[in-house]
Amino acid sequence: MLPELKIQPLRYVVAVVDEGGFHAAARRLHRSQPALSMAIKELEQRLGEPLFEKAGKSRLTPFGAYCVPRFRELLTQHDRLSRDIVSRVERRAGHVDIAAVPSVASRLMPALLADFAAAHPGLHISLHDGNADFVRELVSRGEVDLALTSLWQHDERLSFAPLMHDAVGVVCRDDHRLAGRETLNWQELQGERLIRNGTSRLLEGTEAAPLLEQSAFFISNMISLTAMLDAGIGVTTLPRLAFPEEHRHLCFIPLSEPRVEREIGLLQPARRSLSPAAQAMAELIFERLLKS
Amino acid sequence: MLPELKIQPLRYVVAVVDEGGFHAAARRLHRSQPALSMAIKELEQRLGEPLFEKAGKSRLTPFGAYCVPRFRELLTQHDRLSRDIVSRVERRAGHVDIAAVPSVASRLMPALLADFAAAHPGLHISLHDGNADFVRELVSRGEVDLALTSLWQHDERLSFAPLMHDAVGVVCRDDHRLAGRETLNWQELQGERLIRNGTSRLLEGTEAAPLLEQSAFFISNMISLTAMLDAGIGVTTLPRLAFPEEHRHLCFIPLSEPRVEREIGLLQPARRSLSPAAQAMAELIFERLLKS
DNA sequence: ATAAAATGGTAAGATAGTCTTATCATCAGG
DNA sequence: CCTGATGATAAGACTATCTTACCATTTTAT
Repeated sequence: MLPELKIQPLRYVVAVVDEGGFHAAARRLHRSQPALSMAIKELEQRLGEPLFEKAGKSRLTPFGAYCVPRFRELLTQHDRLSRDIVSRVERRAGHVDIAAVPSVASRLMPALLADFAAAHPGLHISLHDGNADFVRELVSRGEVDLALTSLWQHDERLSFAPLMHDAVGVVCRDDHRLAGRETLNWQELQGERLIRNGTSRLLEGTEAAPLLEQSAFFISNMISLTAMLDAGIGVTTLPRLAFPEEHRHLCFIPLSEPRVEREIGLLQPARRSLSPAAQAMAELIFERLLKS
Repeated sequence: MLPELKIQPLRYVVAVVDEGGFHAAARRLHRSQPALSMAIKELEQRLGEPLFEKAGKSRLTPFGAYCVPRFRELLTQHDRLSRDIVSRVERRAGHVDIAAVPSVASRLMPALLADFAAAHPGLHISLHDGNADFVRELVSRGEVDLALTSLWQHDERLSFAPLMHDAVGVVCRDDHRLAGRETLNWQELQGERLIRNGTSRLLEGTEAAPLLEQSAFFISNMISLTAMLDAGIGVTTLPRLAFPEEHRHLCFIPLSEPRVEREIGLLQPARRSLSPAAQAMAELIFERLLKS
């Protein structure tokens, strides 16, 4: 029905007009002159109307004069599209949505994002944080390209690449009787007032599980939790990364018996590939965090 | 440098997305399924990034999801251009600038324009009129595609196609002594007060040239001229077409000795082709006026 | 559970498109 | 008149694109 215009012959026509001749245009396009002659002739009979006068040298017909500006327009749009796509592929443009649990978001992401921004100045990043369940939701709903989190249950539709282990320990005030200990056995905590938090379920299914029974409080908010600890109301367990190192009066003692760890890794939708920008982020994450 | 995107593979990609599969798309495009597979694979490695997930059936990658709307956009623009150009070639759009001497403009053009408008409802027409010299100028300056006029001197840069002969005759009031005569010999006009007008130079170089000597008036404006004739101030010579047939008191007597004619024809720039719309007009003009 | 049908990918060969080299006809300027 | 431009043409090499035939995998239906 309507003729299919190929990009290249349009480029030839425009080049002939700009350079003022077939020879000059051919030189600029690194083609032979007959290549242009033939391609343009083919285009002309596809359109059913000549673009150049047969007499005179490469002067446009009125019809050609009508067409050339439109050809230019289409070429411009083509080139813009081509450039846009290439810049995506080359990671000079695009954006990444990434999610992380709060501990990772505050302890690991700042350095990662700084490195990423330096390596890919054109890429935009959005960082979402929330607890592990929320993060998992973001990933499985596709609202996020990637996540740094720990995975609770295996999900066929998500793929998880472990990156590091994060040991759980006891957190207490620095004047607590246990403060200063190198390691702790879970039994030494019996009788302590344990404040549970979002990460406490890491103890489930371990020898230390009975501790959860003796706990009267559950606090999900980190600020509230540290305030409680600061006030000496009790102790809690936290993975190392989640421990607020900068807090003046709190200390962290790793649990040695049993050793409890969470596994931090990169979570992404399985059987779906990443955008080039997200791929760049994933590569950076592996490069920085997989050394352990 | 930047990759050349061919239109067709983009169309394939969009069709696969729209039809939800390679087979369905191939069916719609009247191609075999491997044709799409290969073309799209080629496009993907030209871009350096897959558009479709290799697993799963024809699901887009995030990169593909980025590209497809832009592909659609370019295809839309391509198709619009293609349609525009075809409608020009097929004379469903465009415009013609045409010039004519006043006699032609008023006597021939109305019917021509009506026929043209009926045959090509999409084409716009501008009609310019003026004396033969002005019309020639419009054509040679390219301000007009075509002209219906008579040509005084040959010009290498203009091409003139004769269409009809327009006999010169004497115009006088219907109570004039010569009124009612079938033909006239120039000598019968001796002693008459001759009013010259823009067409009087047709007599130059003919036997009747001496008449020009006995003429005291020159009037270029047709309205003024007819008013003078109407007032019985004198007689004039005019080509038949320029004679105001509708005037109640004027009559036209052809000159038979000598026969003097002007040649009306189609004037256009030589060695320049016409726009499709102008070509359509030229064709109509030949069809309607070349019968004589 | 197994057979049937549909998915897309791959290979080989035919066809069509596009390029290059070599050559030609025409025209402008010295 | 000749030289050096112009663009057009012809023949052949090369490349792109399509089709047929086939494969592996997944989905659907029995």
